[in-house]
Amino acid sequence: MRADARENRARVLVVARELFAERGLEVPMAAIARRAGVGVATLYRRFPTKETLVMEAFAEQFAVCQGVMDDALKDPDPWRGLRTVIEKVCLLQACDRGFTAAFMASFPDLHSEARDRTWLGFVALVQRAKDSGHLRADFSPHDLTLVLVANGGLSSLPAEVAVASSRRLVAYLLESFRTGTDVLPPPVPLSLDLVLG
Amino acid sequence: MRADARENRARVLVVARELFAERGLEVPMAAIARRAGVGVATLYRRFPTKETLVMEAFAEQFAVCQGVMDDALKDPDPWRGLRTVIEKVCLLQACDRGFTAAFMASFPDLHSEARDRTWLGFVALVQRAKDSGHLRADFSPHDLTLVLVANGGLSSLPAEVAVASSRRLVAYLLESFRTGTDVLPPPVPLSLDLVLG
DNA sequence: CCTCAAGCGGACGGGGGTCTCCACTTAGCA
DNA sequence: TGCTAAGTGGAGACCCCCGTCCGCTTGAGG
Repeated sequence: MRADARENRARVLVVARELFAERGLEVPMAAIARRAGVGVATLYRRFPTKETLVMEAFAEQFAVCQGVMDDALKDPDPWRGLRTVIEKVCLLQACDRGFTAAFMASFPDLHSEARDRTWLGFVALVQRAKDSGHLRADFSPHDLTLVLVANGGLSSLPAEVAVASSRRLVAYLLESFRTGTDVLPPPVPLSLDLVLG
Repeated sequence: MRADARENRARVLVVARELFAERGLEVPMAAIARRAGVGVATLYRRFPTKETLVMEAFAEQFAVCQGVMDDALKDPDPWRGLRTVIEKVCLLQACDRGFTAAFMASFPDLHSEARDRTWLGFVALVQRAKDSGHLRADFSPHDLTLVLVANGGLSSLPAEVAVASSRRLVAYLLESFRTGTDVLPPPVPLSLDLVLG
């Protein structure tokens, strides 16, 4: 690949990340091209479809996500691990308007084996947190999805407000997860696949 | 107005409510017209813009909303009033995919005097609930908006799942509102106007 | 039954989105 | 420096949306 082409490709990715974070995935390809100082054709030569660009742009954050989960699984204090997963992923969602949408969209594509492994890990983490006595007994692993979808709703807010709101929402929820004593409505087997209809 | 015209108008409204509830406001006008068995022109003659149709279709639910708030303000038990407001409005949101969007969109248009009066009433309700000892002291009236926006995120789910999820989310949150003892991140002055940018 | 205004629906204009085609430019090597 | 393949950008094909125009249809009063 020629040097100028490589440079253009990199600039497109940077700009795409910026715009997706600011305005969400519905930002037009033409806007990305313009801000990157290239033509649309250049953009489409490097990324055959918009979806390709989105996935490439968010690959890094998906990896961060995976890392957060892995760290949590290794944490000797399962409650702290659980708390941290929720806090960090929700913060990612709140900071980046496109992240939630990209995450949902990519979900069916993610290699299902890795997905299942992560999920089973999380289920185990939940069980350990319950055994440790810090997590309410009627917490369901599906509540993670519930939190993610609800927190995703905040991404329609302006960035700073979204972050502050998310922090407060998560704090409320974690407190409920920890100290719960009342009877809750039953958990919902809430897979992210459902979001797509 | 001729009899057939009146009938068509009514059928359009019914169909519009159905489709908005199922698929959200982004359902095309042509789809509504088709399902109502009329042409687009007919639809536009009765409702000059899509926004008009949306407002007309949701007018009833807005009235319900206002009624819920009024009832809550009259409830002698302020904590029950507060709980009920949150539960009922969140249920409305979860049942109807278009409701949240219509509510947000209509917000700037609603006669601001009525809006402010309702808001001040809610602030008073919050204070009374705190005084009664059932609501945590650091609850902010802005947290109502936080709950609405977060719960609105669930409307991307299929209807039945959304309702069950919303119920559980609200239960978690209400429990936190009631029994709170920990220090929360500061409340965010979160007006619905912010959603629009 | 006849009339005609009210009502109707499909074709169309305008705008904005994704993605393609093609004539021109330029990096990089001999 | 000259050649060439890789790279480029803008015009435009195609699609979907909102909203309008206009010739045809029909309800309902005399």
